[in-house]
Amino acid sequence: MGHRCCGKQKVKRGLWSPEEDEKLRKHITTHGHGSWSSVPKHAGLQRCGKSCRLRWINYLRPELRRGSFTPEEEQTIIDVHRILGNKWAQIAKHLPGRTDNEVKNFWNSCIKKKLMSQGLDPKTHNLLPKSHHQRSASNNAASSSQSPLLQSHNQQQPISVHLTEINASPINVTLSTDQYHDHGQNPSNASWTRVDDPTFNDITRLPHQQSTDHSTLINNISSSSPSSSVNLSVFGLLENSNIWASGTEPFEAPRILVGEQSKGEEVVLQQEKDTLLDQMEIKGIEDMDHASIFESSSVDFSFVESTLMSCGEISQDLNSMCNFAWRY
DNA sequence: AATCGAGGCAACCGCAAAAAA
DNA sequence: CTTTTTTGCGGTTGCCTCGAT
Repeated sequence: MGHRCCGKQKVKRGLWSPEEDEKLRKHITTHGHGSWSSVPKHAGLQRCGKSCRLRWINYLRPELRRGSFTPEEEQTIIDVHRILGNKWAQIAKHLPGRTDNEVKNFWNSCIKKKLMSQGLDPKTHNLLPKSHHQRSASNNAASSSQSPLLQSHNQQQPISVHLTEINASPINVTLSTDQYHDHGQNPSNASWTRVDDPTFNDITRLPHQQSTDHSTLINNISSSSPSSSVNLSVFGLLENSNIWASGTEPFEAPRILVGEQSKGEEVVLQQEKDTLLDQMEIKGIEDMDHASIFESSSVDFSFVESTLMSCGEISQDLNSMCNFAWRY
């Protein structure tokens, strides 16, 4: 039977034998892989090129680190996943010697369950609806090992966090959540902005500065044409999160870009910005009293909060995260 | 000792992006 | 510029192991 990916007859499938491993290892260490599609022929393997590539990347590469994940690695995965979502390859780049497949498997078999048992949605890292986490909280009543995220939610501690993206143009996001008015719900006085970015024009004030004017912030975002230079990538922190104002449906925020951006990513980012702007228009946000949106606490910033929770942990544990530096 | 089910992990599949022709 | 090929990724599947019954 032919193989779907390469159409070749008589390719072997399933687990690799030690002999096959040895052939592949020998071939690649002496000749390199070149074009993967030609590797099986040159290495004398009855496998498809794709299978060879996968075997090399996930198992034979000499720099691979085997064995179970350390608590530090686990924390790194959780923290980066909170920002990037299911970008396993990106996450794996922060864990030297680990593969995307390994990270994905570890997430699906272990971390996911752990988060859920702590009342957290593994997709968004937000608290699950009360019915969920009350149930799981009672399940864990005897457990003292609450996640930093859940602890932060429960303790309602004020947060002030800076995030700097090093490789790309510097970003400095400041969050200040001075008051919480609703347990586990919305921080009522959350505000944010982006600094150190010349394209950010009028909204580069730090939120805790006296002159901060939320209406200026929202006004700049909503009134900018898609082609303007206002940089909305700060919203990228909120991947897979939803933003909503009272009376409106949630809409999806665009993604953060980590490290160097390719042109393709820039296009995607621009599209996401456009979409965001469109959605704000569709929902009539530009016609609302922008200041009142913020002052009435009707904007849910819990997504920001959850995204950047437990940054104390991050600053300790993300030594391998070359793209980020976290600080208080 | 045999069976069953859950969990972990390696490998496969399909798709999309990137590169080459 | 278009088409084809290659590469890379994320989701999913299926096999193997191990513990419980």
